[in-house]
Amino acid sequence: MRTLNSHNSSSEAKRAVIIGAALECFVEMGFTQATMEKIRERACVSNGSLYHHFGSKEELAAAAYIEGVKSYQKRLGGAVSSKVPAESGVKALVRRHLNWVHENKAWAVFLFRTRRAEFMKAAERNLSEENARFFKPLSEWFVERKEAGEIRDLSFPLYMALILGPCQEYSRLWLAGAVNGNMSRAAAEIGEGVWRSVKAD
Amino acid sequence: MRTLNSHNSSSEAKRAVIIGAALECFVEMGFTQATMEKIRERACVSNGSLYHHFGSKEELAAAAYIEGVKSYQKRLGGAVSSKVPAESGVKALVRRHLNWVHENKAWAVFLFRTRRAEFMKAAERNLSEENARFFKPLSEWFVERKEAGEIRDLSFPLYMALILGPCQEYSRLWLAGAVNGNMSRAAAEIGEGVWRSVKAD
Amino acid sequence: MRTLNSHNSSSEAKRAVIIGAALECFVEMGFTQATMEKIRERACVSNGSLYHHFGSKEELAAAAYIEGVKSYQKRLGGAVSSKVPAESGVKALVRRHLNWVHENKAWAVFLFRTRRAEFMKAAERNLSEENARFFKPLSEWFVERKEAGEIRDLSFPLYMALILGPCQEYSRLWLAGAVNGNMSRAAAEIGEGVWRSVKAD
Amino acid sequence: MRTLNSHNSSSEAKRAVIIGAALECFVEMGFTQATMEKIRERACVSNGSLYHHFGSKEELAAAAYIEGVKSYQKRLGGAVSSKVPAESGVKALVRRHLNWVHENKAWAVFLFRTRRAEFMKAAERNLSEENARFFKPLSEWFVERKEAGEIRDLSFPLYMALILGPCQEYSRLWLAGAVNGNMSRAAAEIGEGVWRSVKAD
DNA sequence: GATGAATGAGCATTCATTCAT
DNA sequence: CATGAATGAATGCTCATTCAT
Repeated sequence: MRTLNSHNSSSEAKRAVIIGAALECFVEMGFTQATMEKIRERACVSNGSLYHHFGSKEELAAAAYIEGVKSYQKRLGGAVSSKVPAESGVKALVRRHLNWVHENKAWAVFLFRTRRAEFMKAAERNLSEENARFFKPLSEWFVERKEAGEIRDLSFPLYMALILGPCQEYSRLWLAGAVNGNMSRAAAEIGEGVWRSVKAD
Repeated sequence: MRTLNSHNSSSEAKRAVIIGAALECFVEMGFTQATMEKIRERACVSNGSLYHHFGSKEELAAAAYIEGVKSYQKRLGGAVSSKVPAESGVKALVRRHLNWVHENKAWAVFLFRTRRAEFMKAAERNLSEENARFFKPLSEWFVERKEAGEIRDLSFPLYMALILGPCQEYSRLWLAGAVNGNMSRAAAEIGEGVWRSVKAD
Repeated sequence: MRTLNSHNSSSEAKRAVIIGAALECFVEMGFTQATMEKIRERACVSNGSLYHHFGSKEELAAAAYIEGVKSYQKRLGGAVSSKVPAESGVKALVRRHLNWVHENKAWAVFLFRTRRAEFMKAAERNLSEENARFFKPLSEWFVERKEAGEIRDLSFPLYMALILGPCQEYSRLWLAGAVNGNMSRAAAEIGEGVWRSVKAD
Repeated sequence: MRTLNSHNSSSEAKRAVIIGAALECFVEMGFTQATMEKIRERACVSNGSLYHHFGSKEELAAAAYIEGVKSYQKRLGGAVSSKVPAESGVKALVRRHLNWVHENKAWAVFLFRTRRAEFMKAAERNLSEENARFFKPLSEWFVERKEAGEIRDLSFPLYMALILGPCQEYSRLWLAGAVNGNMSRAAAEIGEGVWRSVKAD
């Protein structure tokens, strides 16, 4: 099987290398400053090869973005499932968000800095699917917890704002180098605060 | 008097027109997509005149950014002062943040999307001053409230994350057109949640 | 007046220089082989200036084409007018066509080689107007001569084919260096032949 | 036999398919706009296979061109031979030219639009031979008819211009969609006109 | 013979900025 | 202060062609 796929694997591998180089460039200098030439050089591929794999700079950025989103959503998605009680679920969301940011600094910078960027058109369809896959169970879980009387009765965007908002803001400050404290400690504090903000009276 | 000022006024007016045009362009297409030509055209000034008022694109963006930051910080700064008790202060911060976003959609999009952007070097000095003027009293107020036993004992970044994080996230969703609900209602809900997350046990 | 226009004149002059350089390049190496760089160099203008005057390569080619068409049609248009009898008119058309080709070798090569080329979209509107201005009186003159019983009763395209076809074909051979004879001699022979082919029995 | 030839046949067939695809592309978008990729796609062959059969784009274009020229010249060549009297010969040339164009629209567009194009170097040798084979008997036939006193005493290029010029021009107009009339009717009119233009007094 | 990834030179075009008038 | 022509470096992208499998 490995042999059968060897052709694809090498192609996939190259794609991965290119996406990695692109991510680095995007993070270091932003989408527009990151030229295809710089990416090409860092990925150690020829110009033609680069364009053979990704038809345009936008397509490349979109591919990178989607990979990042998948990784993030996979991590967070694991936090909630039917049987998880509200408090553990909410705190897990916070912990997982901050852990993921901690372990994927580059992706985090790229994703949070570039929400809805120019190149998004190229990702649109794939992204919508990913988002649907992510938000649906999350939204359902909130409904369940609310009906179980564990959390206040709020709209979905408000849950998102109250729970992920603090994570986002803290991550932003941490990524900007504006906070020193250790992150799991912060995760605990934020988790506690967030839980208080949404738990039922 | 009119005669004496006429020169300056017209110059100031032109600067304002240009900044307005620039803001529109930055919001509509982002910093790099917004070319000096497009800004020039929308502002109805000649190329030479544009460069007479703002030496570079970065300088122009920085001027726009700083104006926005001043407006935002002025609004929020008004929420806290020595004598304001924690609950009213925290809820005021939330209310004022959301109100400001509601009333300054374009500025909000520009500021939140472009934190620490390429052109920031050009704003650095002015921005630091503004930030200092904003964060110092805010930080001191938190210390006071903490010492008064009204709020939990947390670091400044955590207060920011827990209080402004939800505002940011909700604003982001609202600006992206992802929420429908009316904003003062949301302000109340978020204010309540945020207050629960930071108030002392 | 000269002083008032001086600004425009210099701009017009530069446009003319660029069009001249472009024409040379297009003739020497064809539309696609002729790079903007080569044109730029031959015209002794900077890249930016070139694009300041002509927004694209197509636009430049279209401008050149239209100038050529105008010149050609102006020459031929002078051959016919209400009072001109058929024989002189037809022979004048032939003579003028061949003379124009003789005197405007480069334009001729460019025009005849590039009928309906890629860049024509950029010229479309202007060209249609020019053509209308040219063909209408010509067509009317044929009708008159036919009604005067001087020429055979044929459709307009057939007049064009029988009269200008031989001119075109001879010009093509001459421009390709495939004929040696002197041109006014050929004009006489072709004029005579063409006249016989359309005159009334 | 089938087995023995199968290899060659399939190879020949593939060449033909490729030439067909190339012709379509050249006609639709011109030589330079037609990329090997587009041709490859339309011919449903792989890139490597395409280059296996035709070493370069020029070679491919030349092959297509020559095939077209052969077809055209074969048709016209049949019109004249020693014993054919002038009038029938001349009218046959006209008729055959227009019929061929009518039946080979794509080839006609390609051939007439691309006379002496960039890629011709690649065809040079073959083309010269073809041309010689075509023009020699034609030229000799004109000499014969002239000596028989049937046609005016003109140089070969003038015969070509007077006889084929109108055909070319009419074809050009027809291919451009600028004439509606039916073609065999036009052939008769043009044949008659052309005959009058060259027949002896 | 077939396949498709790889190559890299080349090109049109953009755009911030300068400068003469 | 205003104007708009001039500048030229920089960039994304194309495409004919090669080559390993």
